[in-house]
Amino acid sequence: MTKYQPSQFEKKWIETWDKNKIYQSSENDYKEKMYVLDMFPYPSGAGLHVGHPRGYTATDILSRYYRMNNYSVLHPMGWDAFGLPAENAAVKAKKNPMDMVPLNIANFKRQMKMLGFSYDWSREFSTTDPSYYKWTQWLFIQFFKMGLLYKKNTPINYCPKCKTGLAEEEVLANGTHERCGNKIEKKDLPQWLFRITAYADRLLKDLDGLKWPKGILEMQRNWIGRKEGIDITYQIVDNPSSSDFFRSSGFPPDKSGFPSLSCRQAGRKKTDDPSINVSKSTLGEITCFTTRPDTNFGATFIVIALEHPFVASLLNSKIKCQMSKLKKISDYVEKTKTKSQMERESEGRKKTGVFTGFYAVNNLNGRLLPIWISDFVLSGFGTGAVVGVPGHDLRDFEFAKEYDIPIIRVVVGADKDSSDIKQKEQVQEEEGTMINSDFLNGMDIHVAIIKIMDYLEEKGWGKRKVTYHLRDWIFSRQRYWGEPIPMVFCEKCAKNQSQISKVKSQIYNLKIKVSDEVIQSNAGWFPIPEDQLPLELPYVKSYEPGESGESPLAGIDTFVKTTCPNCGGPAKRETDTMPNWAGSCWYFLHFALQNANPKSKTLKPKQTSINNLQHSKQNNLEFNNSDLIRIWDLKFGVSIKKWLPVDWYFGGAEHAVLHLLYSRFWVKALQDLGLLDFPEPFLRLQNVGMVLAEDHHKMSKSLGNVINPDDVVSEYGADSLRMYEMFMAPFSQEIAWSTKTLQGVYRFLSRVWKMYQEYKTLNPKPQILKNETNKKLISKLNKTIKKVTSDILEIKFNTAIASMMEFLNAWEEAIQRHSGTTSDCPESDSGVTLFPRMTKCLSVDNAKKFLKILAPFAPFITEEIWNTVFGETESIHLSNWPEVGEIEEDKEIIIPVQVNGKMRGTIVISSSATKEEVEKKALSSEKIKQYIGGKNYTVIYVSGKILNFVVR
RNA sequence: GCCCGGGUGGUGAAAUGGCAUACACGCAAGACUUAAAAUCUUGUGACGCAAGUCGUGAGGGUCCGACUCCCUCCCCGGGCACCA
Repeated sequence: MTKYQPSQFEKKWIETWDKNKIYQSSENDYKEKMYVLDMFPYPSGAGLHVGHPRGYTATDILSRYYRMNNYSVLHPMGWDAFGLPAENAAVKAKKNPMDMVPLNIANFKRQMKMLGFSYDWSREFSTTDPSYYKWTQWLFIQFFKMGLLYKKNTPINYCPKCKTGLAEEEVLANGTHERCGNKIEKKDLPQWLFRITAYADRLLKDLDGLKWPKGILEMQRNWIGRKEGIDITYQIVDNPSSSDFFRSSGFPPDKSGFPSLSCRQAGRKKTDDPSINVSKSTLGEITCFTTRPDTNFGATFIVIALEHPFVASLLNSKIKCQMSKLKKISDYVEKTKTKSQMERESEGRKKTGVFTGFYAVNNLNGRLLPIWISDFVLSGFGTGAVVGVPGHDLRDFEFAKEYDIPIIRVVVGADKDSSDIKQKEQVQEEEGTMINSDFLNGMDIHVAIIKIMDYLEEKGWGKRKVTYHLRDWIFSRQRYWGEPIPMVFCEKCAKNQSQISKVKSQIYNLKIKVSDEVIQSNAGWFPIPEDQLPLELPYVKSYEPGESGESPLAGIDTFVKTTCPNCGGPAKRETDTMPNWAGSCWYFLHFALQNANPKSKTLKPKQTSINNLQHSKQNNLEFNNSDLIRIWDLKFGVSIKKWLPVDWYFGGAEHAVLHLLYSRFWVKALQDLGLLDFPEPFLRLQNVGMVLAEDHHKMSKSLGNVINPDDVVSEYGADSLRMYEMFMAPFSQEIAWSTKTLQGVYRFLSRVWKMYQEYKTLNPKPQILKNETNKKLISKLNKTIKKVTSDILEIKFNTAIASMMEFLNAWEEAIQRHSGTTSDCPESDSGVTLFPRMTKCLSVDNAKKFLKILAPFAPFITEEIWNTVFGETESIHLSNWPEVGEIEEDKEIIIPVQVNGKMRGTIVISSSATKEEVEKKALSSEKIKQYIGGKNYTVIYVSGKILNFVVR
């Protein structure tokens, strides 16, 4: 009998499957579709990590399972090869990434084939292929025309090591870059920004319908960070006692509202100091955002951010104040602005600030709120101004303590304690009933919030508002290795004010609102004509990032210099490139379309039509996108409808708020353009758990603990690696590599091999024998088929494999029990009894069933046995998934018997026994009787499961 | 601080209200072998000679019965955070 030696046949099957194209998807059948997708990898120079096959094996099992269940399966693979990692690796190796990437791809592909993944390689592409990024650029242009992109000089996160700007999502909580771990700096650079915030509400709402891991959904919700609150506007006054506003407001001056004596003195100086004599109208107002307007009766001060316009007004003397105050203010602002995040943290976030000398009036009670400036208020959130309620907000409390702002009033009293707060521990932020709050008194805070919002809006003092944590997406990278942004800037057109209407005419008139600010900031920017796509990334000698904060492309004259698509004069191309996320935002669409119409591969978008459209309708703001849809449909329409959206999507949890948010955004935007008819790209998401090294650390070259899949396959075969990675632990859980467990799986496959070798001479006479052992084993087989089927669909591969192991154990045991007996065995022509062991157990038909359920997990060994043992000529992977046959219930069952809920023994009884019979049988046991001790009892019997005597 | 996920033998882990530890690893003993490897067989939660007692991070609760449901707390992993 031959030994299980995977290296002897795995290669053969890779070639055969390839040659026969058995995994190619087809649009041209009427079967139900199933789109099973992996997050496509960045092809690094190191080749596949053993972590990669974990996800890929899972999608492979699903794809094979669905194929065997008569689905039309789309299971593609491609390469996410643009971006920082590839470029940094290339810089290090002193090779052009354009030369390195194809080599890496070839190696990745070899390894994936080696592992037997059933990808449809006819759809393979790389994000770096000009034929692909042509469309990435085309989409950029469509988004520009939707008014979703704007160019703005903005303080951004800048990685000094990678020498590029980054999106908020790429900065980790500790202020480092998620790729390289370097500290992020703030830098002012002109950037393309994507208006993802325009989709915040839909991105949030549509999460509800997705079958995604709870954790990822929560992370996206938190990242979007929707908060309902109200903007409350406060009048600014300079002098508490003499303000016109104050008199006209009808509120008597509340003495307790005067924060300190010194302030009052400052007010009295009014007549001597003309700078203070400013009328109410020029002082203006301050708007504060709050989610807790219910506490507004307890407000005692206002704090504004350094960047707040009021601060600027003070500093540039639009609003005059005392010189001494002004000095203090400018000193504070200067000092604080240069403070780094690190310094702030090392100070333990101690509150700092400076008083402006001005006050705001709380309309609710006429109280004067001194206006302070502090860096704990963020300019980027809400209105950059907060109203301080030290009684109910810890930060406000700390600030009030720091600067002796008196009167810490309690307005929510859960325990009816209305005394003022002295200590930080007394600050109570949530739940309770209103006190000291006029007409809100006695209400629960949730009721009070609604009441006060209604009141403020009615009076015109406030307006309900929704804010988000989500920021617009910074889309420019000052690096070489990315899709060139297909935009041209013309200085002449930018200066021309009539240009604004031209910019407007570039915008599709869709439901997304485009503000004048966006239009203004895009003045002078034009997409390159679409017939010039792709705008190819030039092959260059020097592509290292520059020190100047400019992309290396900026140094290439031939790239930069172009003509303005609008006026025909000299203009400059954008030299920033797109982030690596761009290519991955829509690759799942491209997979779905590539084979639809072979001719479409060479089809160019109908440029003439769209260009004509642009010119003819330049002055017509009712731009419509029907021609655009025609272009898209020509290339993509039919097949996209067949395959999309993605049914199963597998990948690491690290993309929770990056790729998974960005691609959802693009799909929604494409839906608004009329190009897609679904709102969400990925219906089901599964997280792949990480694979750590045997020492529980991350695998890394420097630690020398890296396991190479090539080595594993050459020693144990691809099937063992696949099975092992599925068997180790629940799928989304992290695992540490264990060669010992891998050997256990290899042992299992060896036993499978051995078992089927015994069938070799049995063929072609399928035996269906009927005896007790046989029936029990067939029943067990059917249970196993049932279990494996449901476990695959629930992504519980570990228990699916365990149940197959259990079955093999039972099968071997059954054979063991019958070896030696020869009755019921067929005889050969010469009268010799054949296969005494096998015929007692499973017929060929049933043996094939087991092989089939193992096939998605271990495609090589099953195909080899299918072919060499059973002589099948068509692949096992094209066969039908076995039906679950008859599962015969045991005639006798074991019932555990409890007394007062404690296990005291078991009884064996007929499965049809009644409660009374079970009870009687249990009582016949001396042991049980002893525990009952002759006392009164009641009986709980769960049919077929358990019997419990409850003794009082 | 807030939000997720988790805590079960020597190890990876099963069990979602009904015999806790399936399956696998490891370990021990045995068979085969000159020997080793491989393979196979048996045993293996803890304490105890045994009867038995205890046992799923800790404590409480619901229930005839809790790894499973509820409450309080501890620990580990991940995410967010001066977000008003």
